[in-house]
Amino acid sequence: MAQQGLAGIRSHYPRLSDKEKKIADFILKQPETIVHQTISQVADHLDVADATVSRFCKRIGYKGYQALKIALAPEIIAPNEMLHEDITDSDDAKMVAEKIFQSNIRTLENTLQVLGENELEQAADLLLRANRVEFYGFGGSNAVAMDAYHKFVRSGVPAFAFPDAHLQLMSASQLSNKDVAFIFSHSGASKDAYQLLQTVKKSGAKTIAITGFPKSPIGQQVDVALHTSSEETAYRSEALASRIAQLSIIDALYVTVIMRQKDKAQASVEKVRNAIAATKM
Amino acid sequence: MAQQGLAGIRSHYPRLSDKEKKIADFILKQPETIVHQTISQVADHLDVADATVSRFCKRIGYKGYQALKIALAPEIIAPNEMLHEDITDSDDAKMVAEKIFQSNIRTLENTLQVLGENELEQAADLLLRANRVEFYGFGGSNAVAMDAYHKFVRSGVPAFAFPDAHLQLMSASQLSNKDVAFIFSHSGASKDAYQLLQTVKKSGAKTIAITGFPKSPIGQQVDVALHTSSEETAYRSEALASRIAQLSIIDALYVTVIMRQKDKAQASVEKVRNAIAATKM
DNA sequence: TTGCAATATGAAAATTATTTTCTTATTATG
DNA sequence: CATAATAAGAAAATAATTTTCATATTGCAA
Repeated sequence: MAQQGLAGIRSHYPRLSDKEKKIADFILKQPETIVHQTISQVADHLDVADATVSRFCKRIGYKGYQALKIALAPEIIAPNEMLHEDITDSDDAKMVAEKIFQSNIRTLENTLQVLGENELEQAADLLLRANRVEFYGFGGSNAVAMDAYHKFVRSGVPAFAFPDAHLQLMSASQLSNKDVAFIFSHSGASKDAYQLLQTVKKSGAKTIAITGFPKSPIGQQVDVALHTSSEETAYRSEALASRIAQLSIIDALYVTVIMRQKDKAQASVEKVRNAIAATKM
Repeated sequence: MAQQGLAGIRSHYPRLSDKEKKIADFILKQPETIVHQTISQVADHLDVADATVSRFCKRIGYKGYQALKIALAPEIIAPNEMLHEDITDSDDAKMVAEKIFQSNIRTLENTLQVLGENELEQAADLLLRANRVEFYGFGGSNAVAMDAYHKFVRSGVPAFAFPDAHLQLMSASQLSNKDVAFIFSHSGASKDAYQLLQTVKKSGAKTIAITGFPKSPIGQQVDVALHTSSEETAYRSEALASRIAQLSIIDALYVTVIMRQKDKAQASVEKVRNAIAATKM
């Protein structure tokens, strides 16, 4: 059974006709609208015949328009059970964990929605073409930068990160226009990170940032800005919550980079594996 | 708007007529069947008129039968037919990101399932009663330990972590039986981490670990072991994937600890906030 | 107990929605 | 250029849903 909701529409896409692609685009772009619309409303909106929409549904594997709507609903409407319950003092440790985990899942879902397709491609492209990639973060964001380094060092891309604020600044001043600086700053308003960004821009290196605030000083000045969306819960700030999203973005970029330079990365991953093998029992 | 799917039907139940209750019973008992049935099929099955079913839908707050079906679908069809699609070479960067994010969401769901309620309470208890808490991790796990430190330093619990492997070992040798050592090791088989654990145990300090392998040397020797469950995808190992889960467990413990010593932690969070305020623009 | 008003229900009618069929247009291939 | 295959729209056919009308049932007050 090859019916797969939105993913199914995407996988059929290359084989669709022009009109069918138009229908698919509409659904993929705004799935929440069609679920409550008649086939005639959809057809009118797209200037196609009702029959064309009906045939589209059959083409991608459903019995008809009704069956498509039912299949799409779960991807569009959040199940009611996942209520956003805040943490209360009477919660035991497992209940706290459940709520935190649910909140982190929502952070991932929301971040995936605001993540720009163009920005992702641009960032991957910059990383792939860089002579040197340096990851920077101040305060709590430094742990994310170090984590990014641990991943990218396996990719064959020459990657670096520094646990010390001073070292970060010094190294940034040595970059050239063939290099990429990757900055983590949730607020986009950290003085240290901003100052480092000015240093980097003087060197001519390209800049990428992951931030929760697109309109922030850093968010506006980098070449490519990737955005997170996280929520504040009782006892835990938004910045702490955004770690998960930042790390997931790095994961995605890391995998994209590895995939696109497969042979070179394979050799590099192998070298790292051999190098750390002796540290395991 | 008081429409709430199955829960909404339940909350209206006491006010329904006999026939309406019959319809509600059928839906509550077998919601998966009605979603793909016409109103006439349902009415015939229950020996009621089509009109009665239609009126029932309006009675509980929907525009009609179609709207009810759409609203119920998310509670019936696995919220994610969230196919476990592996990453392929033809994926663009956004598709890679979607698959990675979905994988991370599954990691959180799975980890929440295997997380032991007792172990969580024991870990929180140890952290709350500790004179000193030190977080340790080698290689990529060190970034997780540093992240944990950045969170716990706000809690009022005296917390420490070290970016240097050597410093970790030296500090571990100075612990006492009033202290807690918290170790991150995905495999539970890292030589460095195991050696450090032996040092810690000699000092009499209590030990907590987060590991993906409960039966590992480290997993079996610590006082409290918390487990992650993560999956391997193309181009990304299980260990890299487990970062998200480890961080979420730390989040949960951090919030639990803060919550249980509210006044003391509040003051501490405030102090940290003031201390870093000057680093923001 | 009876009468009346309110509510529930089914059947039929009306309306809406969807699917299929027929015809024409378009495209690709030899 | 001719032909076959495919795509698309309009109309017809079919299916599904909702509303209306008539009747039955229930509850309450006198």
